[in-house]
Amino acid sequence: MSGFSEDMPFFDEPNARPVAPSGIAARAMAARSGHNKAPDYLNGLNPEQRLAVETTEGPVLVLAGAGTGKTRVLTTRIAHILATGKAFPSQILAVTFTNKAAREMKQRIGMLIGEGNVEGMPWLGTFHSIGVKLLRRHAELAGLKSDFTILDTDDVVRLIKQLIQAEGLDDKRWPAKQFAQMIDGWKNKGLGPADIPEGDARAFANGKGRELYKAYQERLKTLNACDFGDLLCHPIRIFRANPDVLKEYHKRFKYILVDEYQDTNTAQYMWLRLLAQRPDAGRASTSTDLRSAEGRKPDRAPEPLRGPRGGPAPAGAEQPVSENKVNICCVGDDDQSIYGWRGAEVDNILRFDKDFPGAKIIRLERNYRSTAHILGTASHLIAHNEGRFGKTLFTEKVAEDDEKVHVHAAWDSEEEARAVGETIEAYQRQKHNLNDMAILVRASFQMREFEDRFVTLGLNYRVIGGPRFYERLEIRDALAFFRVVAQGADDLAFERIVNVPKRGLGEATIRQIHDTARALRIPMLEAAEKLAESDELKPKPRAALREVAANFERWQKALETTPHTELAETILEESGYTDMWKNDRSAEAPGRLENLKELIRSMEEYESLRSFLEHVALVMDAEQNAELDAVNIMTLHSAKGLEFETVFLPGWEEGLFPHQRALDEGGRSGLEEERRLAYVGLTRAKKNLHLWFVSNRRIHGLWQSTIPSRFLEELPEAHVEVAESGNSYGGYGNSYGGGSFAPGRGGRQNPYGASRFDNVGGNTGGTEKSGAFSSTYATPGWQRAQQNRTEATDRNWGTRSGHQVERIGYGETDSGYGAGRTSIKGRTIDGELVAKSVADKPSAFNVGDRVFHQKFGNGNVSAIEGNKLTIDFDKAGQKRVLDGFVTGV
DNA sequence: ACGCAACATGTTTTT
DNA sequence: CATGTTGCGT
Repeated sequence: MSGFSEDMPFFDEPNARPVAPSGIAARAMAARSGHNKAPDYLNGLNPEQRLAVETTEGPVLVLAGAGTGKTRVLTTRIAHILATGKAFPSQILAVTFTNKAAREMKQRIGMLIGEGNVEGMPWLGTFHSIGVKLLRRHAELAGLKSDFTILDTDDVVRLIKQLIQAEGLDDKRWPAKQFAQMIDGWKNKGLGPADIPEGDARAFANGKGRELYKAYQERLKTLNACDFGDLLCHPIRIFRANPDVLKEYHKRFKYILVDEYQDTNTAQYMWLRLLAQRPDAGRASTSTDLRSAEGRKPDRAPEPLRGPRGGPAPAGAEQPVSENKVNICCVGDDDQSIYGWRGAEVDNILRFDKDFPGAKIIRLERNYRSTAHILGTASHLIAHNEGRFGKTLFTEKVAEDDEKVHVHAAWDSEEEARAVGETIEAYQRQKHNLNDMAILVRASFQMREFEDRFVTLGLNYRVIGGPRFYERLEIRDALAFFRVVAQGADDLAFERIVNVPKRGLGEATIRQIHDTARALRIPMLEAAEKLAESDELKPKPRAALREVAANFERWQKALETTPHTELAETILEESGYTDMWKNDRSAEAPGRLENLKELIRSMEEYESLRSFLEHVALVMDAEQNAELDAVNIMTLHSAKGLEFETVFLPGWEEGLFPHQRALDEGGRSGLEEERRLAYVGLTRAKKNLHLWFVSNRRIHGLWQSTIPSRFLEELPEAHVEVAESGNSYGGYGNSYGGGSFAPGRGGRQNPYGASRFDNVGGNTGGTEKSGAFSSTYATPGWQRAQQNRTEATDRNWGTRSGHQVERIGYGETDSGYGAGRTSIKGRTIDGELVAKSVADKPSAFNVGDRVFHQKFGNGNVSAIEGNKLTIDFDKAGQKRVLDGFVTGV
């Protein structure tokens, strides 16, 4: 294939002097000549890290526990390979899962070897972005053109829905969404329509599952489109069917590095195996079944390889690169595998040494992040899992005044939020930054209560991982316009916006376009043009279609002459799309317009419409605003890889965490994954860690009494302190009248007290001594704490009026969003809350002022207390709102 | 073609 | 409970 010429090196001998950029060359020489002096970048690595960096040849698995410098090893290793002239940047394949990780790696390598040289690493990226690159080069081998479109889940679902209907099936009985997930699951396993198990095929659409899958793939081909799964599966198929192509990549990639290996799914595994395989290295299996049927888990962890104490471990560092050796280095942590539910196979990492015979396994166990109490707690918990390599994290910094891990109890989730809020404020008074604190929840519905609470407190917060910018309605609409302009054959995009804004083109007309397109085997846009010229349509739709067709023709022409940002603006203007929102009187319309502007602005960073669209398809993450000091709220899943000084982990109750569904569907392995998730949560904390459980939680609108998570019992007594939480509740008791639990719903009273204890202590029946709980529960202090709480909370109940707070930021899908939208680098961030802490400052508004609120629209201020305004909204009625959320009109 | 009311449906998320 | 989706009525 000719695709290589531009960045293929001119030599293949590994020991030839690289004609690399001067910076690297200079370092390379230094690294070579000065055997006694280690190059700068190796300084500061501990022996294990250094071993992981310098063991460049052969297969290596780096088991990097939480906070042990995983990214540092990965980046330094790349720098080392480059600096010692073992490979050119273009000969290193480095894969990550997320764009964020890829970006971070690029940046950190840049810091090591100089910014300019990272540009030369074309094969550092996510599995998917590298997949796209491969596929664009060899598209024809997959029956595509190299300008194929990448469909997102929304497009996929709409397409499948059409297919289901075309099959004459009831699309309610067989939801497209579900089938999309099934296809995704198959593709995660690398299964094509022919490979799926009979049972799976029968399970959907009256046994038509396989046909439907096949029809879907064919439809993609005719659309010249790909879904996310194809970005992995097509390259796999291409490699298998074209050994010559694969061989070229074998020659090219001298070093392969994989981040977060524990998260790889089967398809990614197969992809890696194909690229890592060398004709006579290991077994040369090319069959579909690269893996043994049922993963044999290593029941005993292989002996750790420890580098010589203190000294450098130049294992193989100066050995010549062997053509047949697989220089693959996978970095991961089996204990942090939390994506099994979306197809990740922990077995991939557990089986590494069998897949790559002679693999070296290097453990990083020296933790630089957390206190000994936190590490001790996390390690003790995760030790309850079977089927793991087994690592023991340790730290050298042990300070006397380190606090133990705190466990708190609360009556219900509202009290939990209140107590967490108070603790945060207490930390704040001790001059802790809000940015250094995080609340990590199991499920996103838990966020709401915290947000509510923080809004009333005037505490800044930011929600990480809310609805994404590119998933918003208006953004997707705009992108659909651009897609059709860039690629007239993008039928899905075309269908999305033919009738946007409303042009009187109903279902019937669209169907007709569709049929014509299929009959003539032409894109819908062309079909629309043809129909507009014929007289098969009634005058009204005909005129509308003619206009649409003329518009696109004009825009497509302008594509060559007009700068893309300008063109984008023109498109949105001329199509009437911006006007549509300008005329929309709803509260969220202004925000949508603002987002559209944001979109145009963000396009400036790309050189063409085409390249912009490609990035949009793959790079769906938004950067957060670090400027604002705010508490971070996110799910445990999205916290992986992050760290915070202070971490709050609410909701440690059976059914929520571990989640009931994980238990029901995943059984024992489901429980273990939940436990790993708990482990991830615990290990995010550097200094302070607070766990919470409540005894009553509202689930699906019903109050349920809950019991503490079994994970709490798995914590080591020595490192955990059950809070005597009197202080958390002080000051509340008086403001609430008496009342009974669960207003309006009698019965379920479960006064927090003896029964609760029995439940917790009794389960493990006193025989079990390992848990912090079984014994701590019996302490007088705990009993007293319970007593206090019961009284306080019993009084709390019933009169929970008072706060009438709105919720802003998260969870509004693509309708409105909060006033707090801020943006950086052309990205919009949601949940970037701007409830300013102006607690005691008088409001800038006066009674009677006309104000605007992003969510509630316009209204008049009717009362002011401090920074809290009571506003009579024209539409939404009377609400109490913090003044930071409204603007004067 | 649009708007409202009844209905279902409630983990975790990337690309 | 609360939200998103669908279905029916106009």
